[in-house]
Parts: sequence; C-alpha cells; structure tokens
Amino acid sequence: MNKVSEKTIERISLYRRRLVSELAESDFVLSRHLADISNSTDVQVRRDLMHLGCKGAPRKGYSTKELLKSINSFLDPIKSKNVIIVGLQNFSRSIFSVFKDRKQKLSLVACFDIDESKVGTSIDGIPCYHIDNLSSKIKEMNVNIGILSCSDSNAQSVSDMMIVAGIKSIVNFTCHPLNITRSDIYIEQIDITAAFEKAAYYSKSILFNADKINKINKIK
Amino acid sequence: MNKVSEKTIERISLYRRRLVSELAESDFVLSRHLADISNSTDVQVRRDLMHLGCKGAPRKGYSTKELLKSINSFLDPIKSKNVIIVGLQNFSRSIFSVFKDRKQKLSLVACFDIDESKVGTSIDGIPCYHIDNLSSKIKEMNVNIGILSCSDSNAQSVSDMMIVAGIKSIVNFTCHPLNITRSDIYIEQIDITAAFEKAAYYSKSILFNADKINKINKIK
DNA sequence: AACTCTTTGTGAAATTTTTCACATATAGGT
DNA sequence: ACCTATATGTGAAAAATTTCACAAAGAGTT
Ligand SMILES: NC(=O)c1ccc[n+]([C@@H]2O[C@H](COP(=O)([O-])OP(=O)(O)OC[C@H]3O[C@@H](n4cnc5c(N)ncnc54)[C@H](O)[C@@H]3O)[C@@H](O)[C@H]2O)c1
Ligand SMILES: NC(=O)c1ccc[n+]([C@@H]2O[C@H](COP(=O)([O-])OP(=O)(O)OC[C@H]3O[C@@H](n4cnc5c(N)ncnc54)[C@H](O)[C@@H]3O)[C@@H](O)[C@H]2O)c1
Repeated sequence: MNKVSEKTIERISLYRRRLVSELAESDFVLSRHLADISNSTDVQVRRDLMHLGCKGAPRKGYSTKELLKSINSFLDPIKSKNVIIVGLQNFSRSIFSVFKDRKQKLSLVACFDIDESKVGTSIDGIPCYHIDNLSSKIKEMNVNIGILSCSDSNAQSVSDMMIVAGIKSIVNFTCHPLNITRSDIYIEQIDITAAFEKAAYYSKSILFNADKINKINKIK
Repeated sequence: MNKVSEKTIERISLYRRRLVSELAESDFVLSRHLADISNSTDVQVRRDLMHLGCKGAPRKGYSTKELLKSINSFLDPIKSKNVIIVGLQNFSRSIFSVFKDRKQKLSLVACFDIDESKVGTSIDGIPCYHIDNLSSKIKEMNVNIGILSCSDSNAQSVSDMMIVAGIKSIVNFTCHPLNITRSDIYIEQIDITAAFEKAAYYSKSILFNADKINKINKIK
C-alpha cells in the first residue's frame, strides 16, 4: 500500500471525531457530508478513505460503523501506548483533562518536573516524579510517547533525554521548536508562536481561504 | 508579488525566532546555517527569503539585522493588534505567560468566561468579562484576533459570535474543530487530538522523517 | 589583477497533493 | 425488468511545493 501523507492522517483523525459525534446516529454517511463537516471536499474524502481499504456503496455512502472500524484499525496501535508528560504547570493540567475525557489508545502513566514541591504529588492518580528519574521510568514503564511542556529553555535537553531513553514520538508544546536530528523519531511541534503570528499576518489582509472556500462552494 | 504559502509563513516565523535567539550575536547568517537550525534545507530557506525582497551576499550570507527587519515588516502588522481570549481556565492561564513573556505586535486586552465567579476578576491586569459582553467589547476595543479556549461544546457558538462581532482571525485551541464557512476569516486550528493521534500512529512504525532527513544529511 | 572557491538566486525539473472527469455501481421509482 | 438519478472509485490533469542544477556574484588569496 502507498505511503499515507501526514495531512491525510490528520484528516482521517478528524473524520473519526465527526463520526463519533455528529454522525453517531447515522447508519450511512456520504463523502459529501463528511467533507462538509470537515472543511474538505468530497473527492478529498474519498481519496483519503481509499487508504483504509474500506468500501462505500454508490448512492448510499459509507457505513458509519464499518468506516469507524476501518479508521480505528488504521490509526490506533494494537495495544495501548504509554505516555508521559514533562512539566507540571497550567498547560499540562489542561492536557490532563483531555486525557481524562477521551478514552484513547493512549494512557498517561507519569509526569515529571524539576520542582521539588511537585515531585511526589499526583494528579488524577498520575504520579509526578523528579526529572532525574526520566530515563529509568521511561524504560521501566515502557513509554513510547512523550509530551513536552516544560520551560522553553529546557525543551531541547529534555527531548534529548527522552530519545536516548527510547521514546519514539514527542509532542512538543513548548515555544522552542526542537531540532530534528533523527529519522526514527517522530516529533510533532505545536508551534503556538507561529500560530499567533499567522493569525496576525492574515488578519492584515482578507480572503485567505478564498480559493478553497470558493472551490468547496462551487461543487455544492 | 506572488502569493506566499502558509507553510512559508510558518517557516519565516521560525527563522525570526532563530535570528533573535541562536543568531543574535552573528552579523551574518548563511542559508545553510539557518536551515540546519530550522529543520529545513538551504534552498528552501533561500526560496522562502525571496518573498521578503531581502538580498543576501554570495559567500557572506544574509545580514541578520537586515533580515530581521525584512521579516518584521513582512510578518507584523503596522500597528499592534488587539487580542481576546475566551475561556479562563488552566489552558488560557498558560497562554497568558506566552503573551507576558514576548513582546509581540499583539496585545491581549480582555478575556471572557461564562463562570460568574471569574467575571470581574483580572489576571496580569487583563480584565475578565462575562461572555454576554463579547460582542460589545470586541467592537468597543477594536479587537481583530480571538483565542478560543472555552469548553469544546461551546466552541462553535462562541466563534460564530466572534465573527459576527467583526473578528478577523481565530486561533482555536479547543478539541472541537470549527467549520470554516467564511472566506474572509482566518481560522487556525490547533488540533491537539490529531497531534496525539499522529504521535500514536507514527510511534507504531519507524522511519517517518527518513526521506526528509536523508535528503538534509545528503547535502551536508 | 587574475584566480579560486563558496554561496546566493532562480529557471526548470521532480515530487507531492489536490482536483477533474468519468466509468461503474446501485437504490429507488415506474 | 428497466430506467434514472446519484454516489463511489480512480486514472489522468492540474496545481502546489520542493528539489535540482547552475549561472552570477564577490570574498579572500596569490
Ligand atoms: N503549544 C501550546 O498550545 C502552548 C500553550 C501555552 C503554553 N505553551 C508552552 O508550554 C510550556 C508550559 O507552559 P506553562 O504555562 O505550564 O509553563 P511554566 O513555565 O509555568 O511551567 C513549566 C513547568 O516545567 C517545569 N520544568 C522546567 N524545567 C524542567 C525540566 N528540565 N524538567 C522537568 N520539568 C521542568 C517547571 O518546574 C514548571 O512546573 C511553555 O513552554 C509554554 O510556552 C504551549
Ligand atoms: N490545543 C491545545 O494545545 C490544548 C491543550 C489543552 C487543552 N485544550 C483545550 O482547550 C480548552 C480549554 O482547556 P481547559 O483545560 O482550560 O478547559 P476547561 O474546560 O477546564 O475550561 C474551560 C473554561 O471555559 C469557560 N467556558 C465554557 N463555556 C463558555 C462560554 N460559552 N463562554 C465563555 N467561557 C466559557 C468555562 O467556564 C471554563 O472556565 C478545552 O477545549 C481543551 O480541550 C487545548
């Protein structure tokens, strides 16, 4: 099977959420409808779904149940992955609720901080360890995914530690974009600075999505 | 001048940050060096910088001072833009520190919540109003940019209110991706769910950035 | 002042992503 | 049983983005 692009993965993630929320009641969904609620086009949806090896029926669309099952087995790991988070402050506390709310194939197993006053406490039953124990705990708990939410200045060194200890994916929320040096580690940068700067840039002019929206409307 | 792609804007935002941090001491920077610290390639950097109308010198590179000036005038609005944030909880508190730390061409002027216990308080001197005042305050304070960090279930309705009131850009941090219906409004979705799902997806296999990194290494 | 060597700037090629166009399938009506 | 209208699935075209390849510039060297 062909390599699936990162953008496609993102869209499929969104389709799934639409399926379990807006479309939970429907037996079938049309590519057009899924496109409408995912800021996409029907062709794009069908192209994306091609990767799942899941068939739709002409005039009926896709069985939501089948489609959901295909997406699950495409996106999700077989067995749940262990996740840790470094930096226990406001930001990470908001992440906790995300993990609490949704049953993903991800389980948050520990958090780490350098601040002695936090070490030894626990939030929602998740223990907080000192950052010095990062490496040993990662190995001990078989952690695959690390969330970075420490201070910007320590982001690079903590990520280096994570990688050495065997972590495979890092979601970096700090404002310090990491240097990607290894090809076998996935690093997702949530670049909030760039987000704000883009927002400022586009608020200057008008008609950014114009092309896209015109195209979407055209076919409606 | 040709239209500049969103990806290019993102990269330019990153170049700027590298210029003011890692490169603050240097008089000149080579495209190759900027590429190295921005997970990019030298050609990509030069292509991006072409849009700025700023010239580099063969064998010397780009004057960091000049380059910074060009990027500023490209990215930043002439006069500071006013920003508001809706939803005053852990997440938005972490945003506050981002605004406090960096002097951007953005000023956070107000926040809004539906929770009466928060209304009337203020954080870092920023007042919190009731969400019912959203529209009037946006107009009164001439707000251009809105940050969404309320509960997921209210994201769509709050964003609708923002748009009706005249906001031009929305940065949506909630887990509910908004439906984009207007071409004259820029919406930046920070899709944390997709981020985690991608992290899980790629932690399954190995060698994601392989191609990219191989290419970067090849030319080093 | 000529030469060399490195780096910029950019057409053109390559690659990736999206869109078009249409053959194919089939539900529902008659 | 046949017709029609609507959706899917996908080669092929188009558009967007990235990379290649190399001419031109000019700093440093002899
Ligand atoms: N991407 C986003 O959406 C987003 C939004 C808000 C904030 N942020 C970023 O997230 C990060 C955290 O935000 P915050 O407001 O909670 O920040 P904060 O600075 O208040 O908290 C950082 C925490 O990390 C801990 N820490 C520092 N160095 C450490 C180390 N080496 N090892 C372990 N722990 C360490 C500190 O003790 C503190 O508890 C910041 O980088 C901020 O810029 C990102
Ligand atoms: N993108 C990211 O990086 C990221 C990270 C963490 C959390 N989040 C998301 O950010 C959002 C906020 O996170 P949190 O932990 O602070 O959430 P929270 O649910 O604890 O807080 C939401 C706040 O919004 C207020 N609110 C609810 N409805 C409102 C309305 N209609 N108008 C005004 N205010 C309203 C609530 O009173 C509360 O104060 C959530 O949607 C969460 O999923 C995003």
